[in-house]
Amino acid sequence: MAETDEKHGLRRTARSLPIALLRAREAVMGAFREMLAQSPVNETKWRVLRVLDEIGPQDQKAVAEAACLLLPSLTRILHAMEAEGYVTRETDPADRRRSIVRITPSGRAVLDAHAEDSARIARELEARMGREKLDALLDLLEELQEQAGRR
Amino acid sequence: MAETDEKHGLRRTARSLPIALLRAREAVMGAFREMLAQSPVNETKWRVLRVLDEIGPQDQKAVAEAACLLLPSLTRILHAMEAEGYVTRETDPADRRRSIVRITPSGRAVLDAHAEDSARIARELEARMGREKLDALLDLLEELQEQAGRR
DNA sequence: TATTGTTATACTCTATAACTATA
DNA sequence: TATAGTTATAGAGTATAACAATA
Repeated sequence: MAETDEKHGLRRTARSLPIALLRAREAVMGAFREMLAQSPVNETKWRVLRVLDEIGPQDQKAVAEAACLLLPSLTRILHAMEAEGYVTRETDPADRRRSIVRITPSGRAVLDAHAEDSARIARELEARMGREKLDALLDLLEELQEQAGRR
Repeated sequence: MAETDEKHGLRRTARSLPIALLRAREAVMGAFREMLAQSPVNETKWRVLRVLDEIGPQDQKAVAEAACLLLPSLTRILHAMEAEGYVTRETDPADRRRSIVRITPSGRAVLDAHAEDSARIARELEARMGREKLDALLDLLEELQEQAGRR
């Protein structure tokens, strides 16, 4: 058994997806945290801004899913981000239960302000790993998310 | 620019490593959380047990790093796990600042009790993604961790 | 002086349930 | 009845600093 040890048939932790994904993320986040320390938003708010910028105005359920957050967490965060001027919210006229969230120019400015840092971090990693491997990794992560997500 | 949009040169969120790694992990954790709900330990304690089982008795700094935890968090968790009987701690006679943590038979039993579930989850994912892709992904994650980690 | 681990503190997110408003 | 979002609450981890013991 190539991927298991003899004790219980468990994989090496480096071959355990939950642990491998966590370790990889922690390693990558080092550089990002330095960048975010220079910005007015934390990691979670950054993710919300990135998602809103990408998918456009959306109801909160969609934002929560894309940003990997629970709705109660998102509610709290959006209240803060609305007060900070980074997002607006308005009731969906077509379904008044829904609240549509939108990034503001000020929110976009936060992303803009760190676009170069962000690109530099990506370039540095590319210089170490190679573009092909990074692309392959991102492809596999997308596929994993899709395959593991629908169960 | 193939990997960037026109607004700020930021990558699509699916091509952002921090976000892609988080989404992939959340998707994978679904099945693991069901398994852990049947066990007496939470996700973090499971990780600590897995690490201790793999690397053997180690000081807390090494455990913290392998389990992606801060030392203050580990201190609290180990106190609980010691009280629950899953680990023991003893001062390192060679360097009395260090405290060596060891998994107990009872801790190993927790791992044993879910080895089959764990294997089944891995098999299901393998059936969807294919063994080769999963192996390639794990290889890339290990390399990413190494390359991004030393900066 | 530097390192290992502990304690304390403030903050943030998770997880769940109960609730409101709308469909 | 079901869904979107809010509120409340308990629990757990993050992050940092100050501290004790040991090297």
